[in-house]
Amino acid sequence: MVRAPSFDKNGLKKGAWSEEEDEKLRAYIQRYGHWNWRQLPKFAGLSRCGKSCRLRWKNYLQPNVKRGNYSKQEEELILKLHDGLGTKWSAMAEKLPGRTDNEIKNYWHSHLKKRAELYRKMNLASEKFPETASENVVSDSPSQQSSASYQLPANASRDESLISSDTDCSLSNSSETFSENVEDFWTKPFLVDHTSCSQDDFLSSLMEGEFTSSYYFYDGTEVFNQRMQ
DNA sequence: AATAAAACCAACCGCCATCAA
DNA sequence: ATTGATGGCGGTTGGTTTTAT
Repeated sequence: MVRAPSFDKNGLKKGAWSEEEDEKLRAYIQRYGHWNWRQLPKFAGLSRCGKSCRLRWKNYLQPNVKRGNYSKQEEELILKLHDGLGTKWSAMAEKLPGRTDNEIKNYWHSHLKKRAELYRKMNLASEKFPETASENVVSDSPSQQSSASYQLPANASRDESLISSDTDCSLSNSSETFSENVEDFWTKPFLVDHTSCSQDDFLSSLMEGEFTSSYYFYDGTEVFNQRMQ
């Protein structure tokens, strides 16, 4: 999964980091901080370029870096942020404590991009065949119906490969599992349920007020109005 | 069991902004 | 005003693992 170690023309090591290198970098930064990335490897006894050290620290060694197991709320927030910010991964990372820009970017490309594209296709199909789409609206209440603009068209295949195996794990702050939600995913409108988002106050607060416009799907469909700060 | 394809993600690369000299 | 050093960002690559055939 990681690049095999090699050396560039300047004798600097590239590729996967060893535990020994990690320990050197961690120990140095914890003691002296990162005052100059370019100079740091020299003083830390590493045959790496400064950029490589910075990236390793930022994305892997830095304390409080969360790894894997994205919660539903985090996924929804990334989708929402991507809609508003585009590919400003570092800006997104600021809104997701413990997540790095690189990790968010990877997660987007490997998990969420396909889902977002699927939603977009569904919305386009709904516009093209509104009568078909309306037949498929599953709504428990009039208010939900009015706010839910996405629905799976009848002719859409249930390509469950679009749901990654990674997300099939238990949600970090919830007893419900993603597999339990797969059916909901395909039978209910894609809608953020604000009333049930009590697991993570921080993310909830972001979901409820930190943005400056409404949340739209890719075709411009407004999903819900969001007061942003 | 073997092989191919897809998924995943750590790490690299190049560009740009900022700042000090 | 210019130039070089540095940090940071986003796009992309490449190798491993997993899944499908």
